[in-house]
Amino acid sequence: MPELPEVETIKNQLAPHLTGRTFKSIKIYDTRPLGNLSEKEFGRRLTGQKITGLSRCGKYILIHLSGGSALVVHLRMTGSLLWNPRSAEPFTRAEFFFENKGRLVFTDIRRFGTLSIVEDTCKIKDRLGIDPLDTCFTPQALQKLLSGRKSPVKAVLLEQELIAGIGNMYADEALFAARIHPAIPAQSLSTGEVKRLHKAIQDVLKKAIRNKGASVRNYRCPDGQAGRAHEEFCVAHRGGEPCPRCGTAIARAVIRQRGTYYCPSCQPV
DNA sequence: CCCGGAACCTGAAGGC
DNA sequence: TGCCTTCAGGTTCCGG
Repeated sequence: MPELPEVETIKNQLAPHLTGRTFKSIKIYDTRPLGNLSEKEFGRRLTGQKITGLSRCGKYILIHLSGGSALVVHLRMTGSLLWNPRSAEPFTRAEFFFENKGRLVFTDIRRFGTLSIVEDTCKIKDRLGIDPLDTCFTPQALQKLLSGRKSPVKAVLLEQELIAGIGNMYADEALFAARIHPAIPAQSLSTGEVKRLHKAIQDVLKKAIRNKGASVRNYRCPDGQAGRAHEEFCVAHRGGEPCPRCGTAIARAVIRQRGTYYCPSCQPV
C-alpha cells in the first residue's frame, strides 16, 4: 500500500529514467483510472510532451511536462509504476511509450488508482495538508492540527487535508514509537505526547524511505523489486506477535474501518 | 465545521 | 476439494 515512503521511493527511482524523455504514444487498457477524461484526450495532451522532472505531493506523483501541465498519478491501494518490465505484467491498465525507447507500465489490481493531467499543479497542493517531512511541520504545527478534535488521534493522522502522506501502516508505527494509544481523542494529547508523536512520525517515515518502502502486499518499486521497510515494522500487520519493546502480544482493533495494530501495554489508553 | 460510515474494487487467505 | 467469509486500505461522498 503506497504511502509517503513508497511514493517517495517510486519518484526517486523513476526520475533519472524519465527526466528528459518525450512521450511517443500511450496505450490504455482500462479507462477507469482516467476518470472523466477520454482516452483520446488523454493521449492528445501527453504525446509530444517532454518530461522536465518529477515531484511528490502527499501520496501523489507529479510528472511535470514541458508545456507546464503535469501527469498526476495516485496509486491508491494496489497501483504500481514499472520501468521497462521484462515480461508482460498482469493487471496492466496503461502503458506509456517514449521516443528513443523506454516504457512505463501502470498496473493496478483493484483499479482504485488514478491517472490525470493537471494544468495547474498548485491545485493538488492546495487540497493537501502539511508534508510531514517539510520544515514547517513542527511540534507546534502538529499541536494545532490535533487541538479541538475529538476524533481518535489515528484518524486525524490519516486526514490528508491536515497532514499529507501518512497512511494506515505508518500511522500505527508512529503511534507505537510515540507510545500513544491510537484511539485516544486527538485533543487530549499532552504537549509531551505531541512532541513524541512529531518525532516518531518523522523518524518512521525517514527510516522507511531508507528501506525503499514497505511491501506488505502488492507494492513494488519501479524496478520490480520489493521494499524492505515492513521487515522493521514493530506493530503494523503483526497482530499476535510479541511487542519488540515489552513482549506483550500485539493487539488488533478497528478504528474508522481500518485495521489498527498496537501494543496494549506500551500504548495504554 | 466536525464526525463517522458506505462505497468503490479484486485477489489472497482462512474456516468449515 | 470447494465454497464462503473476511481482510487489505486511499479517497470521495453523504448524512447527522
